Amino acid sequence: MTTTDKECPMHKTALLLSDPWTMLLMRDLLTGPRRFCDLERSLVGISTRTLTLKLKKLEEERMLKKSKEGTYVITRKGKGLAPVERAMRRYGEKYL
Amino acid sequence: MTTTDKECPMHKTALLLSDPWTMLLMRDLLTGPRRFCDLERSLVGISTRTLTLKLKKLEEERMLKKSKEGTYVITRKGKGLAPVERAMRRYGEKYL
DNA sequence: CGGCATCCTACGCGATACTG
DNA sequence: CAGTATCGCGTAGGATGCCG
Repeated sequence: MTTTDKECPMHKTALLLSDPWTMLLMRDLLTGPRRFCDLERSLVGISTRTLTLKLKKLEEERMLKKSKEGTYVITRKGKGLAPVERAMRRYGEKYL
Repeated sequence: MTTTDKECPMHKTALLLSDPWTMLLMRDLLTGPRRFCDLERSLVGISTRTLTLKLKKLEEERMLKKSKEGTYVITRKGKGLAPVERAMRRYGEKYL
């Protein structure tokens, strides 16, 4: 029997990634630090408002942090998403 | 340089999973066929409306199909999500 | 049981304009 | 460059009621 309550690890991860931008943003940061304008350019179509909000939320969740130089850097917790990123990319390549 | 256009596999997968319910629903079906009311019970909090819409959308995308007996069965394309499901679950267990 | 139809609200997000 | 502020809209999704 599966669970969907808030304690379920799948549920929590699903909530974390339940918007189109978060994973795309984290994917970018997995390749290295980025400035605001870098992200704005690679995340084609995102508004400054949304980018600001996502960065703030992910910073609060300690998935990333802002460096002294003003770039956004992924944390250990954020790096943990690498296997998810890989699995999603492979799925897309194979089935979509 | 990363891409965010519609041809990017990551982008397509991210869009597919960009709501809280889809992955939870697919996770359930990965363990076996389910009836409407089974899903309704395990996906705590989902409305019949949303469940109906998600099922319809995922059926159109051929992630699942409805069997003669009325149960929902995952397709090969849907089964391909298993590695993503595993990665997400492990991430939740480890970091969330 | 397995839905479909309606209604209504919340909010995610883009567009735009402005500031340090 | 790196945001913040405001507005306005589309739509995802819950609540409810009805039906074969």
